Amino acid sequence: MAATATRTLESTVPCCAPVTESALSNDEATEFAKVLAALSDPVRLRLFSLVAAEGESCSCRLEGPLERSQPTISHHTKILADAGLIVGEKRGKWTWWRIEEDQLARVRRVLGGT
Amino acid sequence: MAATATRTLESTVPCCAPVTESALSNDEATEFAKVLAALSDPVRLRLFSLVAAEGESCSCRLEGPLERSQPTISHHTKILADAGLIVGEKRGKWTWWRIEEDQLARVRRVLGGT
DNA sequence: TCCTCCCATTGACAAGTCTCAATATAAGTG
DNA sequence: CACTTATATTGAGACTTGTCAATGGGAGGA
Repeated sequence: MAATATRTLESTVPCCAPVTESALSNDEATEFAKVLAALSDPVRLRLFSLVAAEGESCSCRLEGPLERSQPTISHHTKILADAGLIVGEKRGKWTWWRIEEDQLARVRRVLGGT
Repeated sequence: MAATATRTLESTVPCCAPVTESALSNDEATEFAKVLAALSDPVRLRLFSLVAAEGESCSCRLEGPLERSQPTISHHTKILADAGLIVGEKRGKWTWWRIEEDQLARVRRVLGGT
């Protein structure tokens, strides 16, 4: 399940010192690269910003703006969820997605943010 | 030339409002995804952090730690430079790389940083 | 000038990614 | 129990990416 799978990466990225301060290890770089890779696709970036802007969104509201098929949207939400960047909660037939602020803050911090 | 090519993306990403505030347009997302893609590879992340940690580094000092061939290192420095994340300066036989703090700060800002 | 060293480019291949059609699953509705 | 709806999974095709061997180009040294 997507919602629980996200916990995996969240906890295995404790994380590391900012890249601007000391060189990343191989493992740290591999872990962190996965999170950045999740954000490095135009469709996923827009998906992410749509969810963030709405506060919460079901998958069915994303197909239109993103102009992608339903399986493709599902594919992208899974990648973002696996990276710990969004979390899905099932309510009835719908899956509601929201962004995981903590993980986003972690990304900024590793990129030298405060 | 890498050093001047970096200016391209830097100026075409003015950039946009943080993803947490409003949905990105297609063009904004495409531009910004390129910058994130440059950072979404383990070897490039380590390369970037090595350069940052040293303040400055020539390519020849990267092959060892990164355990990649010379053409591969050159390939990665080019991608980071094209994304405006590092800048290379030729001094004699060597190319010295340093990170572009402004572009890194821009990335953090689009990701909701201050 | 010739040789060496550093870096960039080209070409090729394996592996990964994005996309959609088709299908499966799971929850509500009648 | 059918039937519809929302999402997930599978499979396949086109495209992209990471990698290295081979080669090219430019700068300095003998």
